[in-house]
Formats: sequence, structure tokens, C-alpha cells
Amino acid sequence: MNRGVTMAEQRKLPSRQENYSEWYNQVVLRAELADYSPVRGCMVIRPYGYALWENIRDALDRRFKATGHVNAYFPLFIPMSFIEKEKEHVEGFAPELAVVTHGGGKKLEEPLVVRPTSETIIGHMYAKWIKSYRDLPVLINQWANVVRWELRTRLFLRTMEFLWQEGHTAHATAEEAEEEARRMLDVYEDFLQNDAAIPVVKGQKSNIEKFAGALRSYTVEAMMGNTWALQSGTSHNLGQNFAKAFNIRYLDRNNELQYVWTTSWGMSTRVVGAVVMVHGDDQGLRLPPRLAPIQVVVVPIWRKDADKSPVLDAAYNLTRALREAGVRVHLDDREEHTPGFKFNEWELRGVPLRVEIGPRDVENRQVVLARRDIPGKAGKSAVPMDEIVPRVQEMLETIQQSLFDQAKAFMEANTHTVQTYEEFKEVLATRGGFIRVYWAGSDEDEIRIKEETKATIRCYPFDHDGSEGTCFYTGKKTNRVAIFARAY
RNA sequence: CGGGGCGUGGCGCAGUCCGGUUAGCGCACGGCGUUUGGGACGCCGGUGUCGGAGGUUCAAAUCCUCUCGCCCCGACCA
Repeated sequence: MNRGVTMAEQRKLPSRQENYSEWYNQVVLRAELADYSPVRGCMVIRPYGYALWENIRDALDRRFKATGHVNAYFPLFIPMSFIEKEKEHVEGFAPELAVVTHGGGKKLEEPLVVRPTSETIIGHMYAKWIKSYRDLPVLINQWANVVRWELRTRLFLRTMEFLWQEGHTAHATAEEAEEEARRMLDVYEDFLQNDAAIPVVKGQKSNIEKFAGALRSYTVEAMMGNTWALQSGTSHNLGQNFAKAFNIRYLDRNNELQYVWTTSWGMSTRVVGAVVMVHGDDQGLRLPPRLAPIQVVVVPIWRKDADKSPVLDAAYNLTRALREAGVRVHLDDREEHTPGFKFNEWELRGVPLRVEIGPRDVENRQVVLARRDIPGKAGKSAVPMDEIVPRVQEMLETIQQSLFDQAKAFMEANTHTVQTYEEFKEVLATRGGFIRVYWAGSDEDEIRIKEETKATIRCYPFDHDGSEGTCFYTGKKTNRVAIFARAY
């Protein structure tokens, strides 16, 4: 079948240029981040992918704790009637609910919904717990799985079950709730930019795109390698909608009964997909050092038997020194694969830095460092053995920054401004990317644009200076700016 | 739910049109040996209810009927 095709060619990934979604699937599967499950639309997160998720989770959790939040856990099953209490919320979620109708061999009196999100059950509990202004604010987060009956699924980006965190807070005033919603959006931005090396556009969701039941939704939007947008985290100011639906009230200082103001905010395993798509190249994954399960892989090389043990000893000592310095390091001493094979494999799996050590290096008391973010010889450098720990640490920081800079440059290069709808369609069809426009259109206009071009409003960006311009679609004067893009 | 495609060892496929030996190839996997600075090689070995059910036939992966599952494209979405 494959006669005349070399081994290296057979094992190559499809290029991103050629077939972006096939590239994505192959990277996720072959890097062993995840695998398909026997149930359509679900996925298995494999140890390597889960280790990445654990690092994401820990980085976020640290930030949540630092901003005064505590973790708790609410149940998976929610009474059907709860979902129905908030009008917009039901309408938004009804089509994608998984419902349990039977238990213990009997039909249930009231069907149970498998949570698609937990506003309702948490609202119910808050109504019980909150009595006085002294009980506020309530700042709770939970790490959980949720289920949404999706029709078209993609590994990490959209699966029927996914892992996430959902923060749910209750406040005495509208101002405090707004402040909280914005603060958590900043936390997401900080995490994405500093740990995931993913630049984002921060802004508010349009009425069409906002969360079902929210007053306002905020979002951090990232640009994937094919210039599509991915909503990578959201934060909602829920106003008093859920407080009214679940009767969450407190007595204020004047002994008057008031509804609380609530927020919710979430980030999911979807960001794993974002990391893959933002940083990946035709060799595979490129993981930012702060999130990489393995930051450094050591590959020993020898030719003659006599070289084997000096090389392995040096590799072992090196590995131990790095581990003791707190570097997540792996020694690949498998004998059934050649160094070349290992180079390719660890590149596919996105390890940021590789240390090569062979007889020549042992003799010269040095090692070779190879950076994942700079392909081939250009990314290689020799480092004296006794400087290895500081040089590796420094190099990891450099790589972290370099990945961010590359992603940022890419996002900027693919962000366009247009004045007219004709121009909009033209840019979208030929170059894609984020399209920044003055916008005074209606909900109906937004839907029509989506139907005609598949582009949606990703957000009204916060970075707009407020100056006035002409809406590209309606021709009206406005000081609102919107970013449109194709999105996952 | 509408349109298109596919089910053959773990994975990717050939064989199906035109029925006929023991169903074949690559990869992966196991053993032994030689190898190892960018995807090593040799020898040996294991692996199949040909998606399922029924039918036609001396004979079915191949023909017929029914059925199940999956993938891709269109209406919803962290």
C-alpha cells in the first residue's frame, strides 16, 4: 500500500494549512491527550491530557482562592422543575438537556436533569443559606462535570460531557456583582495570557450570544491557528434574575428584605483545545512551559556499547538535578527507539525543551538544548553541564514568553478593520480572522449576518476608546465597536 | 431530521463490479539478534464470527432483502 513512502512521511501529521480540523484531531489523538469513547459525543481524557488539565485547574484554583473564593460541591442531578423556574434559562437549555426518567427500575415522580450548569440548584441552596446582609457576599466555586446534549461534537472543544469550574457568587448590591463578574474575567485573562500564553480579546457578549438568564455576559476570546475565534472563558452578571426565580433574599441594615445580586463564571476543558490550536504547529503540540506536564525531556544517545553507561549516568544525574530544582523532567531511556524517533515523538507531544546528551557531550561536559518553539538546528544550543539548572529554567521562561509573543503577533496580524458590509464579506472569505467594526445593528441584523457569512459577534471589546464611527451594516452613527469572527 | 460516504486482524486499507483454493498488504504488537547525534534493520511469530440477520447457490467478503452502527455536509452550542 504505502510502498515508496518513507517511514517519516507516513508518520507525518496532516498539515494545518491542508486540513486544519484533521490536523487537530490527529494531534489530540496521537499526543495521547484524549480518545473517543464508545458513547458518541463523549471522550476519554488520557493521562497526558489530564495532567495538562490538572495544571490548568491548579493555576485557576490558586487564583480563585487568592480572590477570596472557596470550593464546594453540588449534586449532578437537578429536579426538572428547577430548570423551569427562570424563563430565559429554560429556553436556552431545554434543547440540550439529558433527563433521567427512571431510577431503581421505576419511573420517577419528577424527572431529574443531569446538570448542564448549576445556577438553579445553587440558587436553591443560597435561598436557604442567605438570611442577612452579614451572610454576604457568598463566593463559591465548584469543580465539576456537566452534560449538554450536543449534536456536533469535537474532542475538547464540544463534547456532551465536559469538566469545568463554575463560580457562583451572591452579593448585596448590583455594583458588587458587576465588580465580581469583571474581576473574574480579569482572572481568566491573567491565567490565559500568563500561564497558557494565549492572548485574548476581553469584552461583552451581544444580546444574542449572552448566557441564558444573564443580565450581561463577558467573555475572553482567543484566536485559533486557523483564525477562528474560541470563547475561552465567560463571566456573567446575573442581576436578580435567579434571586427572583429562587427567592434568594436577605435583610439589609435597615431590616428590609432585598433580593441578592448573583454572578456565575466558568472555564472548561475546552481551553485544552485552545492550547492545542493556538500554539500547535505541523510537528504537533507546543505546550507552554507553565502548563506542560513534562517541561523537559532528556534523550540519551550512544552508538557503541562502551558509551552507554557513561551517557546514561550523565543523563540520570542531569535528570535528578533538574527534578530537585523543581523542573518537571522526564528521562526517556527506552532502548527500543532511536533518538530520532524520540525527538519526533516528544515534539508531537509538545514538550517545550529537550536535552540531548551523547558521548561527545559527556566528553565535553556539556549538553545540547533543543527548543520546541524554534524548529530544527536553529533552536539548538550547547550548554555546559554545570550550568544546566539555571540555563534550563531561564530557557523555559523564554519559551513561555516566545509562545505568547508568537500568538499575539498572529492575532494582531489577523485582526482587520472594515467600513462596509461588502468589505466585511470580502475579508471574511479571503483572509478570515477577527473583524473589528462599528456596530449599531439589531438582534435581527446580527442573525442575518450570521446566516449570510457564518460570522458572529464575539464581543464588544473593552479596549475601544469610545470614539464614534459609522456602523458598517446600518450606516448609523455609533460609538460601539464589535468584533466579528467565525467561531468554534 | 434532509443530502453524501463507509463498515474486512488493534489501526489504515486491498479484495466486492464479474461468486470459486488456505481472505491479503502496510503499520502496530510479541521473541531473538544487529542497531541508536532527526521517525533503524533482519529473521521468526500471534491476531479475523469480512457490522448483524435472513435469503439465492454445489459454493457468498463478493449477489438479493432487511437491519444496526459510524463519519462528513446543512438547523442549536462552554
